[in-house]
Amino acid sequence: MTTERTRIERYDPATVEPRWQARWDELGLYRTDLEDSSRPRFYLLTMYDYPSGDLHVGHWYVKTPTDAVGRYRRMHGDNVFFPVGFDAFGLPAENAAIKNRIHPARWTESNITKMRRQLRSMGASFDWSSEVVTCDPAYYRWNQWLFLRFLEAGLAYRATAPVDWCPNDGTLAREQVEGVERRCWRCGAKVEKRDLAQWFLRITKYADELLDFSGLDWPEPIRIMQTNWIGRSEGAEIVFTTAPDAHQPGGDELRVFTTRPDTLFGATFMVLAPEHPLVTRLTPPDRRAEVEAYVASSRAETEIERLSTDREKTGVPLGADAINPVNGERIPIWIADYVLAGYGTGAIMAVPAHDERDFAFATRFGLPIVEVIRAAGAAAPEGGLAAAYVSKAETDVMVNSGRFDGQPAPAGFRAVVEWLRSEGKADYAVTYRIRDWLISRQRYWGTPIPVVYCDADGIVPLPYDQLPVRLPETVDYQGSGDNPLRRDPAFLNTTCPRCGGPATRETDTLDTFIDSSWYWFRYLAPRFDDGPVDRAKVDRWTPVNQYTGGAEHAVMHLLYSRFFTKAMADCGLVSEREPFRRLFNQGQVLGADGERMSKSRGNVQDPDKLVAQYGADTVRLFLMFMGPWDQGGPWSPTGIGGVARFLGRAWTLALDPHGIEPGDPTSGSLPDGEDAAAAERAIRGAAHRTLATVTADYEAFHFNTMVARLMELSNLLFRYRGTSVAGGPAWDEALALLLLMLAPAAPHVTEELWSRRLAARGEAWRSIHTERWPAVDAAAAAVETRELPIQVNGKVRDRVEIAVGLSEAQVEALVLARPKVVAALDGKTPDRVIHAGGGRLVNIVLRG
RNA sequence: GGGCGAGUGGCGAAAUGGCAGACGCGCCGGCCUUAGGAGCCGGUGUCACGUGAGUGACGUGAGGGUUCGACCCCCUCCUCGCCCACCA
Repeated sequence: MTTERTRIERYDPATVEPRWQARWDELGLYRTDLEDSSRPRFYLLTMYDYPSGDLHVGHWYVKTPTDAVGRYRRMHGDNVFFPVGFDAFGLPAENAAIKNRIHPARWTESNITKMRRQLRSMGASFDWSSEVVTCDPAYYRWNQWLFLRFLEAGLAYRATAPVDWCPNDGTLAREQVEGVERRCWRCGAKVEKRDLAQWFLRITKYADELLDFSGLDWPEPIRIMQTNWIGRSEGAEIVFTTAPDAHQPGGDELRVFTTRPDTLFGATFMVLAPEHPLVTRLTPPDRRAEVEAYVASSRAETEIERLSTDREKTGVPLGADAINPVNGERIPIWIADYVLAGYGTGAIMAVPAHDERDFAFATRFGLPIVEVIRAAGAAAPEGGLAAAYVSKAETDVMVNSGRFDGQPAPAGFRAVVEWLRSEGKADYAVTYRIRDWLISRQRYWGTPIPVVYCDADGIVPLPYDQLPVRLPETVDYQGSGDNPLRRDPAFLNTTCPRCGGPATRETDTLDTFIDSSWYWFRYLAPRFDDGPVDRAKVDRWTPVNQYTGGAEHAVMHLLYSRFFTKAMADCGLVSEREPFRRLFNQGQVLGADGERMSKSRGNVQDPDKLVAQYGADTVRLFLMFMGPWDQGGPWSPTGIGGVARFLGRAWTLALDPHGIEPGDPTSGSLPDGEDAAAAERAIRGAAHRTLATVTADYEAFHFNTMVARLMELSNLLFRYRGTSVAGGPAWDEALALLLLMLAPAAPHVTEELWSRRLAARGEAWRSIHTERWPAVDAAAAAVETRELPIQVNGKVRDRVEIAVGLSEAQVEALVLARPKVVAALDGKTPDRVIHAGGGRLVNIVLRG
């Protein structure tokens, strides 16, 4: 038991890690001075968490590499701000309340307490002094304030609309309804439609601006998803009129949106959404029963019917006609559920020859199909079109279109619109898929909407000085997901701020995505009392330099945050119009079964156990090492031992450079043919080359290769352990570089070794995390010789060690003299010799 | 049906036009040990040949193309994952 190795104690994370965490806390090392303008500011933000009560490996996977980025930036002299907080409103608290008869606030509080402790065990450089908890009235008061401001600015409004309604969770946003089966994103229940008066935010006003990503360093897939979600499409709005008949005089306008005005002559019928306002008026008495039955069924059965997108089309004729403005022809009006009330004008002109859905509909109901667009030079199809011709070629021409015959389709688009426009029957139009943001929730555990309803004055916004409207402390749950605010007279009954008469409060609360749409502004001044944001700090510190989080928020949180920033800028609250300059989406860590981690699947990985066994540094490093950060993947702790071993070896290198390993026959002696000077050159060279690549890896968030490079350096140093150069100047420099490079990723063990190193040198303690990132010594990093692969016709036939800096002619002569090359040439003369990649490789090309 | 992403050893992966498999796990052998589930050293893509140092062929989901040269670029297809889905 008295081997060399046991002379030093083993690394014991369980004592070292908490000690340094406490020390950092004591010193306030990560409390950012937001007023300090002597250094460049770096706002580092990671998505705040819902306080579910348990931190799992996924949380570590996002946060610890983000922390490494912050520590890396600090070592470059940046003033880094890295806050944390909790997204504390939301349904699980209410579900727990209903189930366990515990107040949502208590449940949330105790979860937060637990998660704070778990978060601290990461050893991350969070600035806890700026923590934000959204269910605190000191936070949600400002949600209410912003709502009132948006109301004044015309950005918030109330409207009755059919909304997606979940029996458990109340109203859902469009994007909270998932999949073809239209299930609730939280509880999975089937979603129905219901008419309710709701509050909306006018995100559509910013549709075009939200399509502009210039100046943003965001992942391409997120930009594409947002672009598709906004769904801008350019076309024309065209005015059809209803034709007179026995039951109504006609002349009503029927507006349709189309992206293909060049197909207008092929419009052989019209289709209205069942909810279209003119349906009742146009339907003659003898058709009423059937039409009303269809409208009723499409409302009731929409969810079930739309399970399948390729089910047969359904619809009924109204029994009225419309007049096609281009040729005055009467065409029948139908209603069908494939036309959506909420998109465009809720009515279409059907051109079966050139639209797949219209084609299917016309085929099903025997409606005429008139070909009006044809590929250049093509003949009329015999026996009619077999399918809709929908492709758009520049060379397509218009046919069967009166005086437009022979026009190329793209020109015809404009010609038709211009013509109808001059007659007041059409205009260019743009529509978007994106809808205004429905923010009302029929829930208790959220921000109360600060308006009252008064018999005399109608909808009255509360004055700013009456904020916050607090959630009542006592809640009467009756075991359902229903909103208990509606049964609370003390909350409900109030007086009208305008007339002083009796009034009732709004009982809906705000979507929790409101909270997360501006929280990073509040981090900068969480206790600021004169408004939601401290303008001076916000102007200095935003936009956020780096945001990290999951891609699942692509069209929700990340889009709402952009909208909020623009809306707040237009209200004069902030200057910048974009929240996050650079965005990185790390991948998802899945359960060992490859499924998303969830309690119900029982595949949640508890990091606390791993931390207890290996220490936080090992867990952090392992998560960075397991693969590219943006990839994620199924979780498996297999291999974590390798990372633990690496840190153990770094520990040994730092504290016991002269030890001799019993199992290593070469231990203590320099490699064959190497003297001490050569060994020191090799060590310095490797250290500085590692520094160069590791620096680049940190910049690019390539943490897996960063760790690999540090392992290589550690392996190299281990080779020299116990030799004459161990502990010498080159060794010492390399070891210092190793610790500095490792510090952002493994902050505790490096801090411990750094402190011992300073003590051993008689220097005063300073944290490794306040050291400067070292500079590469290019001379030391340079190599004198390199191995040159020699290819013949692209296949490697030989390798030769050559001096760096030989001319191509010299290399060529040397290479052609190699016996293996001569053999491979087989007496033939090279056609040419390619020196590739700046001398990295030579390829000798033989023809034939 | 549409969009995005991914397919490389037994496993996590590296290499983004220039030596395929760095680094790590696992496995095999050795050292040290009362012991080894600790630590250290070495080996490890597949196949064939060779006692051996080694030599040769094959090899990045499939097929084609561009190139002196392709895991990487282009085309066609297959498989898997995520997101969206009648958007006129």
